[in-house]
Amino acid sequence: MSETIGLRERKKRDRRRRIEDVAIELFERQGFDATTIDQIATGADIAPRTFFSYFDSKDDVVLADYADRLGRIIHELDQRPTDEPVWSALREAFAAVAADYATEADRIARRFGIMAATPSVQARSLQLQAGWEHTLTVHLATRLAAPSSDPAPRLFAATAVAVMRASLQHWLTAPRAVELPTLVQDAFDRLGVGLAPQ
Amino acid sequence: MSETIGLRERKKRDRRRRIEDVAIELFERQGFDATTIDQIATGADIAPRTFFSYFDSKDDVVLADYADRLGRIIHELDQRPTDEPVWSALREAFAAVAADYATEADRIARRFGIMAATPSVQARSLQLQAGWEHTLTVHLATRLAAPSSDPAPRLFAATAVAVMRASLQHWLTAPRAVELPTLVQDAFDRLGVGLAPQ
DNA sequence: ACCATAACTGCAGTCACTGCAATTTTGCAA
DNA sequence: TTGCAAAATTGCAGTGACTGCAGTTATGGT
Repeated sequence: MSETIGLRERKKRDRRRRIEDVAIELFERQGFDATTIDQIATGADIAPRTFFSYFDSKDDVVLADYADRLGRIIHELDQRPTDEPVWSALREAFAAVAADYATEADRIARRFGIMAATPSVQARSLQLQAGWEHTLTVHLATRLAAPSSDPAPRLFAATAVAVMRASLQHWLTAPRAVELPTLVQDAFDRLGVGLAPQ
Repeated sequence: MSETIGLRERKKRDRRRRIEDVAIELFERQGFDATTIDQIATGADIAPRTFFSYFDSKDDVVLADYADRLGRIIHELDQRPTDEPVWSALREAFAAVAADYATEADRIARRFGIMAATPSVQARSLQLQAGWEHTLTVHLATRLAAPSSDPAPRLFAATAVAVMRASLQHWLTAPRAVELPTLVQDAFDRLGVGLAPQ
């Protein structure tokens, strides 16, 4: 009973993954723009129309897990004691996500490669990160009990996301000598040294 | 001779502005998505096909001046003495741009309103800012004489752009009691206090 | 007035994405 | 097993951004 996820659920999830795999494969082989929805549909053995009941857009296939990442950040943030300085809490929350990334380095690298080569996907990625930023801002405003006139929550949220993105980029681009979580933590330290406790 | 800009040039510039004005007007009145290229073309008295020789996309009409902004940032940065700490130089460069924004508050606010209401424009905006970030990164790497293994240039560039964006957003959203340049400078100070001189 | 060049335009085509209505599949209950 | 309501899949017709190309028009210096 309780362990039965439901056939429907499972089938849908499998199909989603199938579409994703086929699409990523095609994107890498022939380029994102040169790949049509029809091709993906054919490869995944579905009708073209059905594609859009699994993904909102072609872009979103590449960025399928962004929502989960945000969930993880918020979750990690909630784990941190409320009397911990914000910057420190953010540092650890993002370090945790960085650790996630590190375990799926290959998967990440493939998506990143497509993203780097495709302006529209890059744009969509940044937009989703802006979504993170907004959610984070609201979350921090509550945590800091800050009035809406206080720019601090927005500033911390924007900076944290930027630090994460820059670190990830560096990690994927440069010969990666340092571990990603370390890179992220160092970056947070470098910017946050002088910050007031709250 | 030297003062003659050329009729061709002037005419092209006027027309560009005309298209821009018509488009923004329509976007505000009926929404971005509900406005078609045909409508803009009709309003600006050009053929629909011609629109695309002035702007690469519908999105770009709203963000027409992003290239200039970047130019300004780089220019201001070059003005700063080379022995000035990077963070301080960035602070002043972005404060200068902030001052520009402040003098065109109305124009900025209109574009921002359209952007906030239109995901695709927001995405494009972020993408252009990522372009700033990249140019800035290269610039800072030179200035700091940093090896490509050093994450610092990327980190500073990403953070600076994020700070600017967060400040602008705050300024436009909250009842603006504080001047934008001040807001920007304070934000830079808040993050940079502990940074090493170079 | 002439001409090389740049700008404009029309046309046909591609493709992502959408709403709608019909059809099929699924899981549960009788 | 069978029936049925809900959910998923599909086909179809349409919209609209954007592109390449080829023909036409306007421009500015000679």
